[in-house]
Amino acid sequence: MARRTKDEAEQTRHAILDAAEKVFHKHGVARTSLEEIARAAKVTRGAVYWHFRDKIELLEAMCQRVFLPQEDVLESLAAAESHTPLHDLKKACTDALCLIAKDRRRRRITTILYQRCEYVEDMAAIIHRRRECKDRMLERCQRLFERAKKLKQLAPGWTPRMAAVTLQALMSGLIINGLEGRKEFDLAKAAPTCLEAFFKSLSA
Amino acid sequence: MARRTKDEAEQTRHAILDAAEKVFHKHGVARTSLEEIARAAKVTRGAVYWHFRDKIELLEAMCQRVFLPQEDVLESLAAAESHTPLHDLKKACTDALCLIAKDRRRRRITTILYQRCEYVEDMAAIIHRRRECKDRMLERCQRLFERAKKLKQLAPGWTPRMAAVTLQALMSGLIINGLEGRKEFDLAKAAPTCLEAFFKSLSA
DNA sequence: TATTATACATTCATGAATGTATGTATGTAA
DNA sequence: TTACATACATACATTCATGAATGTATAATA
Repeated sequence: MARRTKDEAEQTRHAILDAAEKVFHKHGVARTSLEEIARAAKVTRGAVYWHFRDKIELLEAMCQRVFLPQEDVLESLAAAESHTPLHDLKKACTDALCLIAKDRRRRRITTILYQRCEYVEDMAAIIHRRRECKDRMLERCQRLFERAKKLKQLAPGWTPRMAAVTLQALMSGLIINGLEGRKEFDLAKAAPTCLEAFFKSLSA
Repeated sequence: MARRTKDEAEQTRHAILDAAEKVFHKHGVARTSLEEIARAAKVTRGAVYWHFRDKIELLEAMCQRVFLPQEDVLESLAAAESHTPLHDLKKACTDALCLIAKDRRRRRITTILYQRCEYVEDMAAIIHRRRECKDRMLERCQRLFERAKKLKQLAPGWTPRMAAVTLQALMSGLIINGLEGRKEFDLAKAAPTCLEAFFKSLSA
């Protein structure tokens, strides 16, 4: 094969990322070779090494193509100071979970991040991103709960901090359990209901 | 080395399991070789292959040495029909999370299962065990919530099913977030507080 | 139009991990 | 005391996977 135009090169880059997504999802990150990914993308390892330094860099690039669930939440949370903070937060969380259920790419990548990779040294960059975005979300949630408290909308028994930590955990748990793909526990259906009930309990 | 007595053999078996626990925790399951484990246990690969067929079987045996968090919950839940189901459940959940925080082996193995291994085909046995024990816990929780409802102890807005699903998710999430080992979010401290608040919201 | 950089494919050397086969010293039962 | 089984250690063959080196045809560029 010979030199391609820039557009075509970009296409093969995406083809490689698409292939990585599928193969990582199927066989796990550690057990898939770059050869396998190359085959799935209908190129050779040469192409893979041209676009990415190694497997980790490929994995990172693959993850960069989507927002993580918490980033989705932050994204859909308007910057403005709403007077219905709990309602806004509930909607943002529900939407984020439904996105995972509906958007194939997000779902696959989330699955890879939760069940198909190992968090060790060389995953530092990915670990950092996940940690940071979780931190950002936690802080943001806490602020919203503080605002809710000021507006007398937060049920007694909840401090803003605790509510934020609990919500954060609930989100993570719903994602994990949802990804396990049981018939009887479907993210798109169960999660909104759970969040509905949870936020009702949080509301004064 | 020569033939050891049965007791000594059992000792080396445990030494290998202990070593596996440490090395898996440090470098992840996929990236640790049996040679590494053998060295850590001060034996050779010969000993490892004598006691275990391959890495997966070793991993399985390692996990069998502890209860999973959900099994801890089920274990501490008395079989009897209590008249304070919510209180019992809260205690069982809290205890289970504190166990992870305090018991080093449990903590390491839970970390391995949540962050240091990939769930693919050959993990079938482990996947099965986790799924099954989650199912059992879910069912048990649902029953307790049903009982709570009959006793008028369940807050309106919660169905037993939904409460069980939510609790299950919350537990998983608290474990994950707790295992990340942030200073500001400690399992032993945050989790009981969260569960306290959550169960208060669940109580009529 | 000649040149150069690009976008790959191909080839090769190397290392690491695995599983198996075999050796061997010792406990144990007859 | 002899057999045999056990609990390993050692040695070996084989199988990938990796990364680098090199080849090459073409797009871009001057």
